[in-house]
Amino acid sequence: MSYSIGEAAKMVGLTAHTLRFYDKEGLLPFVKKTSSGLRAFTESDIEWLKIIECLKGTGLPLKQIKQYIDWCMEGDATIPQRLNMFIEQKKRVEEQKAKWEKHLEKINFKIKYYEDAAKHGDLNVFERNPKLLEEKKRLFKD
Amino acid sequence: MSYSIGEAAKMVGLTAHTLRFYDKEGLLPFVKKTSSGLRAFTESDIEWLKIIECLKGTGLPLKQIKQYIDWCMEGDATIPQRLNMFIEQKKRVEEQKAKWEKHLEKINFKIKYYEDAAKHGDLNVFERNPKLLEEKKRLFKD
DNA sequence: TCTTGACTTAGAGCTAACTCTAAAGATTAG
DNA sequence: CTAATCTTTAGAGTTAGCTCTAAGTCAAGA
Repeated sequence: MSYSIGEAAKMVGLTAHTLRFYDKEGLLPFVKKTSSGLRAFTESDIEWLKIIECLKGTGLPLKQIKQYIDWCMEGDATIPQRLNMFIEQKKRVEEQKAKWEKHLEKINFKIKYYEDAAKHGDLNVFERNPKLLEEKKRLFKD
Repeated sequence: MSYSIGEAAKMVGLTAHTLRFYDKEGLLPFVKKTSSGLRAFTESDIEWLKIIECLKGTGLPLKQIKQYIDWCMEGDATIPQRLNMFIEQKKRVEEQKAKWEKHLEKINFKIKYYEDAAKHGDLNVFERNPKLLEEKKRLFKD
């Protein structure tokens, strides 16, 4: 059993346009075509799409995703490169998560700030709540 | 005391080009100029840049960052909008974090997979370790 | 004063990742 | 068999966010 490009697109939350674009960019060398030229996505292809989505969703550029796919097509000799790639990606994701943690603190501060401002209808927040000023200094000092 | 565009850029990890681009896009209406036309960034301006970085770094498009800056310039009447904006952004960051968590599980799976493959020099991982196949099914089922 | 380097503007160019169009061929429901 | 709805290709267009250039102005050290 296989899926048309439209069905495959729906399954992974992309458009058929995007899948064709990925194919053109060389990201889908594994997708075969029917005798009449239509792309036929197998279950295994859908899994490929999911791992592509995983890498793209964690910020890896399409070019590097293509590099990974190319390695996969080359065979067992590239196993170390592929392993290394996922280790690097894990590192990047964890760094990014740490960054977001810091950003989130600033956002939480702003929420507290504007909640007080909204309650009183003005921005004299630090006069009412000097501790918040301390928090601001701590968060924005760098 | 104030900073030139180059100094300000260095302080927030951007280039002077980028700061000029932001200014052109209306993100820095608060930055004043000297009598001879040079931008002079104050400590407070640097803080603005940091909050812009925070919003950009959590994926808010420049257009919406500009919207926020515009609200700030309009005065106290827009406090509710600004509060709401940060609440929404917090929500987005937390959703994104959850997504990354899921992606990270897949990446960790791939690391385990390729570690075994690298150790044995081939991809017969699931024959050696059927439990990993179960994990794969769980992670990629959707 | 001269030189060096940073700054100014307007505007062109670039990259990533789509997004869409047109014209033609394939598939499917009735 | 036909009409509607896919799918195909090549290629143009779009958007966000820079990134760079040119030609000129300004500032600071020897």
